[in-house]
Amino acid sequence: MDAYTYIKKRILHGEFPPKMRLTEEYLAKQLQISRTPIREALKQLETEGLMFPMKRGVRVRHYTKEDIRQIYDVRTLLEGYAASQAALYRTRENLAEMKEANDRYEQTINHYFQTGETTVESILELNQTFHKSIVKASKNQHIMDLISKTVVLPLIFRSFYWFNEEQMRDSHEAHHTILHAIEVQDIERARAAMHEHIYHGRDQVLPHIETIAEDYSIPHQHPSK
Amino acid sequence: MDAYTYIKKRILHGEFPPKMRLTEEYLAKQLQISRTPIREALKQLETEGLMFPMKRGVRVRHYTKEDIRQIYDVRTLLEGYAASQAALYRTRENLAEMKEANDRYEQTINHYFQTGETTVESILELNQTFHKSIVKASKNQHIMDLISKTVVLPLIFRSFYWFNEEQMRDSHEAHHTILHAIEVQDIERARAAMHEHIYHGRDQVLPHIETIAEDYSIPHQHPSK
DNA sequence: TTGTCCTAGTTTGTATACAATAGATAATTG
DNA sequence: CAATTATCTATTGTATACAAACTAGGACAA
Repeated sequence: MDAYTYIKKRILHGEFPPKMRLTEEYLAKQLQISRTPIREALKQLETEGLMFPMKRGVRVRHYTKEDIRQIYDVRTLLEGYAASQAALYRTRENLAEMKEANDRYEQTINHYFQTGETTVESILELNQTFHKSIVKASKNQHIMDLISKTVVLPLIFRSFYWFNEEQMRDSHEAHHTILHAIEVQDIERARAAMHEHIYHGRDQVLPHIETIAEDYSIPHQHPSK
Repeated sequence: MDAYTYIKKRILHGEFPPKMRLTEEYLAKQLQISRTPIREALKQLETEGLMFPMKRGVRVRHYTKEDIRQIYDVRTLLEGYAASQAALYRTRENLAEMKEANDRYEQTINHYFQTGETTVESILELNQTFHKSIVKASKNQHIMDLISKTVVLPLIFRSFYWFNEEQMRDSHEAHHTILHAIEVQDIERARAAMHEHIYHGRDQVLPHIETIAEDYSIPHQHPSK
């Protein structure tokens, strides 16, 4: 696994929490490589907005409640548009892909509630795959790129608050509505359904942000040298 | 001037044209520094989408007609939304800033047509400043970031086709309509006017893309070692 | 002539060394 | 005791060296 993937994964999984300072030497030791490729990875993550630079070095970026609110506004705009375009341009292949992604998502959720197996991360990943399949159907590569860069950020927070059965049923219903609108090419309904779905997600995340921010308010040190 | 700013400027001014390969040693010699900071800059530009990576090294990214079309769709969506939010949230200070930016833009244009002085680049820059002042009034930092990353790309092409008096009058009128809608807080009108303005711009750029692409179809070599 | 293989030369990717300085700790003073 | 300043250590930023591998060019064969 290259340095970029490694660091990003650990950030999204919360092992490198917001505000934590990441030193190059520490990461280099972890990965058994020199500082040079580490710097490359950090620069990329910084450009993507996952790290923020200090006078010297970088820290994992943290987000205020207002940040999350703004990001969700952007995401709603982009994904809502993508859904409307998907309703316009979707092919039979797109529909099949969307349905398959959604099926796998629901299967895993059922499996989770029945047995308690499977990780939260894997469910979030499958949810993302479903959303991506819709964006893909919009036939706009540039909006795809933008969304996949914008969407990762709130992921940091999701794993903290998630998962009760009620929320699961909601998302089940919402996905179904969106899929149907895209299938029958109801452009405005596709956009509206996606809007509602994402804003609903936002309203579940937002109340928890303060708490999370508190947990990590003290700049973290490196785990055991 | 740091490496990032230097390279980016030369790309946007067309001195490093699309598809041109940039070698690290060449840039290092130009700037009289070592390859290390050059690599940083190239990595950042690659992440931002201005360069595309090969198996080894990078080239200046080129855009097809379809790319430009998609980018304009995204830009219209983002700036249209920003205009509508600006209509909602603009303060008196925002209005003043927007008007001043537009005044300076128009003054420079008049000066250009009367005397032929001032560069095309400076006019484009002032136009961008005007657009930025609107996005700023939307009070969404994340949409600002996204737009400033998305908008630069088509700039590469603008300087090629621009400038006759008719297009100038159009933009004069469009700016005025947008400003007015934001001032009287007509949200939908602000969005619609911005949409129209940007799509109009797109329709003037698009027909010229093929020609430009042709000019640079042959991978360029470095200017004199 | 066209296609393929091989070779030579560039250019990148990674490691490492060294100097500059930011940030932490201790000391000092109001 | 708090707050400011000074010192010192840790970490970064830059340069440089070396090995790996891609690109381009030419030779050779079909």
